[in-house]
Amino acid sequence: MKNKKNLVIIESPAKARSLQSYLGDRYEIIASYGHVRDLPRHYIGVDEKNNFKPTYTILPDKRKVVAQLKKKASGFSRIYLAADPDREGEAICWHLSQILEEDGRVFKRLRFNAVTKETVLKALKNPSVIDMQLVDAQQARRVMDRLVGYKISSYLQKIIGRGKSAGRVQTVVLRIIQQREDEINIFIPVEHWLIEAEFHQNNKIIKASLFIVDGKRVDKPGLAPRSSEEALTIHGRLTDYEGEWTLSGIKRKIRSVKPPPPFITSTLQQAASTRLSYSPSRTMTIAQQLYEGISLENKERSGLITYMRTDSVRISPESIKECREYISRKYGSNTLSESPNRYRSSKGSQDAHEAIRPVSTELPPSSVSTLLTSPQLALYSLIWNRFIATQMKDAEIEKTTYTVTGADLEFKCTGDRFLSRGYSIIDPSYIRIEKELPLMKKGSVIFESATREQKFTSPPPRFSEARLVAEMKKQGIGRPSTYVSTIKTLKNRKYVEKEGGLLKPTELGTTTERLLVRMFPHIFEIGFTASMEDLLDSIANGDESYVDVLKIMNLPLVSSLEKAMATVSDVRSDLQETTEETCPECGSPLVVRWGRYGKFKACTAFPKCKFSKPVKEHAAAIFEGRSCSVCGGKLLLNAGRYGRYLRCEKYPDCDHTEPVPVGVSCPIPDCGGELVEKRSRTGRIFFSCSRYPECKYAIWNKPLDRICPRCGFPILEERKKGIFCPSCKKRISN
DNA sequence: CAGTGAGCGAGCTTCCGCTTGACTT
Repeated sequence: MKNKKNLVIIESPAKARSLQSYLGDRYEIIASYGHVRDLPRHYIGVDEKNNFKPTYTILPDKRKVVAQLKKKASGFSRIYLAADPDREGEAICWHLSQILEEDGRVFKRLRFNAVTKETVLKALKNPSVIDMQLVDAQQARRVMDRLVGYKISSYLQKIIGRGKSAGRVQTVVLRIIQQREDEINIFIPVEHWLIEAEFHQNNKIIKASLFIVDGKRVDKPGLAPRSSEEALTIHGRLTDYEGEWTLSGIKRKIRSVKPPPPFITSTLQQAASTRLSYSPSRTMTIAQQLYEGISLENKERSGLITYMRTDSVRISPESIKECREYISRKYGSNTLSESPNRYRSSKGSQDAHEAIRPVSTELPPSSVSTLLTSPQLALYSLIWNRFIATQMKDAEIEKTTYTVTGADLEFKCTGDRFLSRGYSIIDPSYIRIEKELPLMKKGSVIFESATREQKFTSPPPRFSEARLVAEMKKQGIGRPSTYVSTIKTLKNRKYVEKEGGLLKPTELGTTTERLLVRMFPHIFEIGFTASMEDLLDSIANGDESYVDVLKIMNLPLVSSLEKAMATVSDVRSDLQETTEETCPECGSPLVVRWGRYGKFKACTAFPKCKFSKPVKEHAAAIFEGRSCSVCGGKLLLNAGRYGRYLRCEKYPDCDHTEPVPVGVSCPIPDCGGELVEKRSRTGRIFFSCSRYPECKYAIWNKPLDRICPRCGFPILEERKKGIFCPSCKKRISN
């Protein structure tokens, strides 16, 4: 048994399964589940005075894995390390070799950036060694993140409070969100007027928009008429015009549209967000399930997609070939792109994995539809279509522009027409085109009517989570495996919150961002990561050493930290919000402090005096026409976590609460209950009987205080249906 | 479609990047 087999260690258990199927019984494959060793959590673990020597400990939740690795490794004098072929993967291999080091044992490095039988066997034929330069680049990255993260976080905690954090990635992302918020706040809407006119020729009508007035272009907000008067003048000019209108120009232009590249983590998250309304986090969970695979009818387990945390658009040559064969079979070879479309990864991509694509064209979505949940199927179809489209022909679109002139004005209208649908036959929503124009000839046209419409320019929108991830990718900040967790951290720290599905900074977030950018301008520059990456590359290619690079990068940190620490008490008092109030218990002044749940007022004599109270008084309104059923006191309307509710004014002496009544009795005959306001788990308000659970009557729409003339049911108002009766479905005219 | 909720809080935790399950924020 011993030494007969070869031992291979790989990061992911799903990849371990694939490898096992390629390599057979002679190989034992075991997964490390990512990193197994890291800097200690409770202290900084870097000796700055001793060449930035790091201290490593086994990650607490990997103790079991490590114990298992050690057990499995015993008896093997040669171990293959097959973590991902990138910086982090190299470091994982090195850490593994450190943990498993033994007399006479050798470690061989396997590198393959697509898990196919061919690539794996090829890697096994040419085993390599651990690249210590690459490992050092990773260590420098890790150590710098630790120094920045822990030192600046503890500075921040001296000023803002417990648990707050800063870091190379999270703070820059916070900054991006804040910058957008600043743009929105300083935005001044510009009024402009859109003037459109309809013209016809031989019963064909076009709607054209004003383009040139007296030789000047007016087709942009900054150039268009700015006031109602101005618009009215022009409008009058064209309605009063009695001369000839001419279709003076017809321009046709053909453009071809290439299929988009296959998905990477950020683009998948974005597409799933816009097309399926999935959050990036949900997308990743579902993608993980597709990656781990499903059991097919023949009981074989098969992964459906390649690895979902990737920043590379590369597709393996075999897969391109398979895809093209599939397209020829299914859609005909005339739909194939002339030559195979190969995609190259953007700069800064680690390229350890391929793009996100279906593992095999043998498993189209239709063939697995019964084995997948509907979100799984939806996401798989999205990935499938995008991949198939990459090897199809470009779409060809002809854009037509008509120019209509008269009264020293020029109007233009445009329309599109598909010459060839190309890859968009896979999914028509890939390309949105303008409506096709009716066929017209140069020459006279007849003015029909004109409209003028007031418009305002709008500020750029806040970021959705998926849009923010796209921005992080664009700026090279964060990695595919951390996009989701970075945003989660910002939410956990209460730096940002969601409003209508979009991210906005909280007051605390704004304060923190301003402070950090002021005190650590170089570290939290958007380009800091990019220059760090350059330095890390120079370690990887041997031009620089680990120590020298850390010395360079540590310099701005040390100097700004020194300045920051010297001003802690000043900054604290600057940021300290004072109040006019004094403590009712000891007479000391009260100040505003930040706590776990936001602001509160606290006594300055803390910790001697522990008095505190909320910033906002509970200025609840009295709910008229009803009193507490327990003590007879008045009822106050409150906003709680689960929506509005009523609470007795005598709280805390009387702790009676009840839901808010609508003022309509329950329509169920002889029930005797009344309808009250409730809120579902998803936060949506609905209305149900107060006698729940005995009476289960519930409706989504607010009942009106009116009864159906036909059946006596309370009637509802719905946005689309108008006023109607839910019982007999009778529509009631106002 | 759902039976709850004002209560606390501040001076030792925090970073980024790899991986999946174990969990009751």
